[in-house]
Amino acid sequence: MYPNAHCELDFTSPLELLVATILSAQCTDRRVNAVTPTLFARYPAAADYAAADRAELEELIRPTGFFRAKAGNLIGLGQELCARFGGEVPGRLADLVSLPGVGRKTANVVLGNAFGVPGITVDTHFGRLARRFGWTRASDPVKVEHAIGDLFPPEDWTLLSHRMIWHGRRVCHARRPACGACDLARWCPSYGEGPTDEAAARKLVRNGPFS
DNA sequence: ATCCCGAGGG
DNA sequence: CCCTCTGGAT
Repeated sequence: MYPNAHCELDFTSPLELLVATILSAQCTDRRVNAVTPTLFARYPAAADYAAADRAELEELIRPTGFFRAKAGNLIGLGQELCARFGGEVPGRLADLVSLPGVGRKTANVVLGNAFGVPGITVDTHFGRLARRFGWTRASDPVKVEHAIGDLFPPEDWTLLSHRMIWHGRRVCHARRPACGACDLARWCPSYGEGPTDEAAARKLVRNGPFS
């Protein structure tokens, strides 16, 4: 299932992916991709964000929501990248997380999709599905990440993240999950009166299309 | 726990 | 009109 699941943000470099991912918070990828062509042309390098006019930057990213906070983060991001990393995007989790507007989820997206480092991207979708599948009961994203790390080998992490997110977006919605159209329903502990035990969760790992 | 914030769907 | 959308910082 979802053999070609991939990052749906448009980007051609680690910096572009990092910026796009920051903008994608509480916002659809479609709206991010609508503003990034102009944004990337206007600010090709980290130094360009560092020197950006605040009002102009805010106007460019306005449709993505939270535009004041995001603009401030992007300017701070450019400044930090220039001051501490020679204008380049670092490829280590601890460095990425130290940047303005970059949390663990965003850092893992960049690691997995721009640096080829296995990363489990626990966003709102991944966390919700992991709990519905019985893979964990934790709500803390870091605990979810560790639980999934024990269930799947590192080489599966990045693709698994994309598949979980695709499935969450298209079928296993937060409010009204489309269980009737879900290929995983027969294995899902949360479907109908189905089993809610741990064995059912393990079957989803072994036999489910996510394995 | 709360705020940031616009856009589209039910 | 209410809800949600690939979060992060305070």
